[in-house]
Amino acid sequence: MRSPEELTTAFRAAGLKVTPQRQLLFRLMHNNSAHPTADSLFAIASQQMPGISLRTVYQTLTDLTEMGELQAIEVGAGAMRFDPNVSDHHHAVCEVCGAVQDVYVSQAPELRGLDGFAVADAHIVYRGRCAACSAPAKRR
Amino acid sequence: MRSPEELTTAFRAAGLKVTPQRQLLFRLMHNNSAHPTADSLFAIASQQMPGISLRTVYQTLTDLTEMGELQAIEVGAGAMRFDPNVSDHHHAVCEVCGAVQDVYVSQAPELRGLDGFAVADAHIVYRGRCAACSAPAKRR
DNA sequence: TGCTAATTAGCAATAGTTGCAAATTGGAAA
DNA sequence: TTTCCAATTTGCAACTATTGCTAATTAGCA
Repeated sequence: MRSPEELTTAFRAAGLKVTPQRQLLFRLMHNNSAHPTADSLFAIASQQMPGISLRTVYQTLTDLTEMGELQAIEVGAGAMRFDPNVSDHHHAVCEVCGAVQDVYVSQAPELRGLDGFAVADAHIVYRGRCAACSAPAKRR
Repeated sequence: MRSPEELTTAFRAAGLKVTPQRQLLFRLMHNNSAHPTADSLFAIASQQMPGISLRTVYQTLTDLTEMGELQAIEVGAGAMRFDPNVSDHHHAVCEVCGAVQDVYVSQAPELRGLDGFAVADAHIVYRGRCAACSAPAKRR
């Protein structure tokens, strides 16, 4: 996803308005590697802008996704996650703490059973235990 | 997933009852490669057993999944799909008609970014256009 | 045949998300 | 700088997929 400044320009150029709500969300998502859900982002946004509506958060995330600035990912654990990293990558979901991290996959594997199916996109979800949750219990 | 007969034996052995509802669902899921949702299966089951409840369909699918007889898959298109094929495979989802088909992937690719993450399971969802939907429009 | 734990059906409740309409506002044009 | 209108925000209702709860029913062992 581009910087808040670039997005401001891009939105205006597209005839879209740059509201304070959108600016806040641009900032909150920029370089955000937490893969937040709409709801968790709403919680954070609410601290900085009390009164912002969850509906607006959904709306803006959807807009950004349609513009290709965000990737919406479904990790099979409830809510949709939003990722400002739109490069070609995949995700690992910790079954203990729910954290999501980016995974880069090199060579594409060989497929059987496609049978005429034209693949446009592939997304891999790895499930397991993240480093923190695998570590021996420490001070908490 | 095992045959309806084997499941009948297995259920009784586990102290579970074999009801007409369950027998019907055993039959409907056996060798079913349509990857149905709970709801679509409910629609089919209802024709053969009017009055069967959607709740029972969910319950039985969940039970079978927990017993390892079915695989529950999330293809990011609304509802959960159920698959009696529990071998190690992946799925291709047609973005036109929504059909889901099995895909077998050979060698596991090389991963970067795992960073201590212990992978327990990987599932790939391919999106694209199935053979039927790629074909030139024919008689319909 | 009787008994009892397992199951079913039906409905309420939940989570996540979207549709809708009224009120508000960004920002181009005058 | 002011005006104006389409874009946006809010708040709430509605919706989809799924699960929780409970009374009534039933499979299947004794």
